[in-house]
Amino acid sequence: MKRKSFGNMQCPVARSLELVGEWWSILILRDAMHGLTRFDEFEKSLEIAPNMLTRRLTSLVSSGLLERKKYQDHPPRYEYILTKKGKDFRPVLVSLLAWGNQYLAPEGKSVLLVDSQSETIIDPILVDRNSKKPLTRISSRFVPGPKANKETIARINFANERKPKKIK
Amino acid sequence: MKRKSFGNMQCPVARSLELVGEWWSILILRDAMHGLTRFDEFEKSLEIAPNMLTRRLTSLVSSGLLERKKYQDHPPRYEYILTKKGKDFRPVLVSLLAWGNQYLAPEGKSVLLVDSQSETIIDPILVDRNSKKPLTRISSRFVPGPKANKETIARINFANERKPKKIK
DNA sequence: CAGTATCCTGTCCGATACTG
DNA sequence: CAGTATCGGACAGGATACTG
Repeated sequence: MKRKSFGNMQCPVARSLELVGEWWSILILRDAMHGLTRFDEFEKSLEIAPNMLTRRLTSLVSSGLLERKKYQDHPPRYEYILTKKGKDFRPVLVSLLAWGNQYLAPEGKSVLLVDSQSETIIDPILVDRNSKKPLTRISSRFVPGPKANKETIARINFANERKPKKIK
Repeated sequence: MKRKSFGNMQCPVARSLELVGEWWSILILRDAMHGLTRFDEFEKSLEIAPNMLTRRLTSLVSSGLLERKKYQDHPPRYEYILTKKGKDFRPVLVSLLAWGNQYLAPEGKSVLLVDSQSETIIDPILVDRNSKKPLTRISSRFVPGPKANKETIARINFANERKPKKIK
């Protein structure tokens, strides 16, 4: 009976977790971002049991994050390619990376991001696409969207000191 | 024997997942970002069983993402406050939110981010803090950091078409 | 209100063996 | 090489009862 609904499943965060909430899923995506495509590449990189790998790959394919493509006919061989949906998951991984580097790498960093042109280290932050203003907890806040139900509205308005506004 | 090491635990992404890899942990953090602090607030908002809530809160406290503070003496009452480490997790949630809004909300968005001053909707993207250049898969890439071990290097260099460079 | 204490179930995950 | 099949354990998560 596990994980049937998780409360208010309207929340996009909860829905995202529905697809990638398992450990291996995220790590597989990470490796896919790094360019891995084939079963044994994932298997070696992750040291994951093959049955688990099959299950996670299958679930990622059916969630539309990976695509299974035949790259050879005899014998039939498949590779797992990131879809656009999968590629667009990158900011989540980058944010997770940045956070991990900041708080969970006391001995020094093992993975970094660099700018491909200048070869300088990148320090990733979130900004608004249009205004380019950095997103902080002061400058930005969550609000109920047009399709928010009352549970969502209730939860979010807590943060905003009870200004029950919907954004159209 | 579950989840003891997960392969190469050097990876900051894997380490992050070690702390927040469970469903409820992320959703609790989401609610904490919204301003919830007390046991029953989380309980109602998430519709989570109280024992699970206790377990997840305890684990988040021991991971240093939440702090348990007494806010009343008789009877003793505690609230759960985001630490800096916890607050700094926000970009991950925002990225997850943005991705979920883009791909998992066909009927319309239920949660949005707005700029507190202009009240306009924010479209969050990742940029480099210094250059302000947006991070794409073309403009940026992962590289092994100074403390990368050989597994990490091997995995990452796959993406970079085998240019084995460490960034000092 | 803010949890703790039990008990139960599902499944994530691991280990191993096997196949075309 | 690229998986499938089978088995078992640990634990996330659920339901319910109870306490100061």
